[in-house]
Amino acid sequence: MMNWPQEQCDKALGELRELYRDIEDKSGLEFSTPYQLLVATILSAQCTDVRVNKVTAELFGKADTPEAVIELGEDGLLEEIKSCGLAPSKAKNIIAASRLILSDYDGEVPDELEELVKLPGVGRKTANVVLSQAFGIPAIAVDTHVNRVAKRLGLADGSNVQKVEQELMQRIPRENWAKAHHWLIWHGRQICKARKPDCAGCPAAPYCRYAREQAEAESE
DNA sequence: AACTCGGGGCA
DNA sequence: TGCCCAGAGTT
Repeated sequence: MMNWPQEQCDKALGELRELYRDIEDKSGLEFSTPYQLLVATILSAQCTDVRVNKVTAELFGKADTPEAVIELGEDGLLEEIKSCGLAPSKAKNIIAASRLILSDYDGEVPDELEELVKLPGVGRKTANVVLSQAFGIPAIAVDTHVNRVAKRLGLADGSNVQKVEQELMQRIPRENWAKAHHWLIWHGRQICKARKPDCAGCPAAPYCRYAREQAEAESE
């Protein structure tokens, strides 16, 4: 796979940042505690943000601490979150993670990547979201959308998430990492879609490797 | 790298 | 119906 000039990547990212300068956070991820954010983020896997918000609104009214959620029990929790995809396994993970938080972390959600990923149901993406949103620790979370966008721009080949994180963090100012996560996802959903990407409506297209390849393919 | 987990929304 | 979703864990 040929390398795509770094200069092009930087221009593309600049265009996207400008395009989404005023984007609002549609998911409303303003939870008051790290624990709430952790639970909400675990639930968000393979489940739309709208559904997660509906579920957490109900859930956190009844239980929003590790102790309370454990008290709810796996069945009780499942009943609350059943409308999220993969709910049974998530309920199990959230209970187990809550117990671990109480036993190993003095009841507080850990604020380090290596510790967060030890929690069941928490992978690299979720951990970075928690670090960034709950603790204000700069991090870029790479999900399927961000990964796809980065791959198409020519930033990385997409096979190594850590590489994508690295490339993005290198090119985006540290103070903008948390916001970049949002607008990269937003772009991946609205324009740089998996199926039919709307390159015609994308301001980064002139600097995008994927767009270039598509154009070349059509001209032949 | 491929595969499974899975309910609900939407075309 | 069929396709998709702001992933993680296992093989």
